[in-house]
Amino acid sequence: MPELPEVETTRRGIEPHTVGRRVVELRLYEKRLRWKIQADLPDLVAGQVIKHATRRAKYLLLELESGTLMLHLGMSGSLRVLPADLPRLPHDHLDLILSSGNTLRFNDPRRFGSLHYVTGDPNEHPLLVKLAPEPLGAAFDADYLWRVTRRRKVAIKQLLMNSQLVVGVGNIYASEALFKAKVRPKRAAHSLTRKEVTRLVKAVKSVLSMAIKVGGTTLRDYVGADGQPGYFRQKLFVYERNGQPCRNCATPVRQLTQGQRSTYFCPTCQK
DNA sequence: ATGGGCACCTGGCTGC
DNA sequence: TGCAGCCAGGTGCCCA
Repeated sequence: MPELPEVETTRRGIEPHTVGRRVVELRLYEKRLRWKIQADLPDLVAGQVIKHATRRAKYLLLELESGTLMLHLGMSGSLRVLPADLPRLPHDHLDLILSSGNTLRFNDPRRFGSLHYVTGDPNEHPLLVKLAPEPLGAAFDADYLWRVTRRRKVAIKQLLMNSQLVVGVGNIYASEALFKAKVRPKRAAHSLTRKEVTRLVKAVKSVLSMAIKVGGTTLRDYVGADGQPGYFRQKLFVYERNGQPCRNCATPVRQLTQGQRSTYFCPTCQK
């Protein structure tokens, strides 16, 4: 499910309910997530106060007094703030019981999500250390994308989804940003002109920002921390619109496969 | 160094 | 009605 806007929406949703609260208990119901959760993790975090709730790429970072909980939502994960005594549903894998009487409950049907507890600087963790700049930050600009595209012949859509080059852009927003920039997804990265690179950087930033504003995109099961879906689906121009008229020129939107993922584009608007 | 393909997992939908 | 097959917001790892 979640790309950067959905993770950021979740972060903003949990922040007021978590920062300043104490973790009374971490209840682990299923430790077989993407990686097996270390058995002593509940003991390590119990009693600690949550100092900050931040995000790096698609990872949520709950900074505690002596370490950081690093959570990834995978494809189907969601994190909600709920009364601690609410009965569990299928695929509820863990509860972070808070001093407020609420729980931060993680649900993830496909179990591609992950949870780590790291001491020291989380940015030095092997999963984070190689990640590219944040797409909404100043370091991701036309100069940067120009530089990293010059020698690569991989398709530009796949380059956008490479977290060593840009983070946070997943399958939905890669297609949407390329539509907005009027660039065909199969174009070799190095074939983009300086103008196209400039448009693409702007498009990535604006698509992600707009999606965050409306709470992300709910296709199937994504919900924010308050259980509400995101409304960006109504603003999608091409994603999952195969055969439907382009919202700009009415040409039927086309679908193709790149790297075993579906890509959508308008053959008229995108060159 | 770069790029391609597979793997991990469950659920929902389609078509026979 | 049942079931096989395919698809789904991610990404680390192995191989050429």
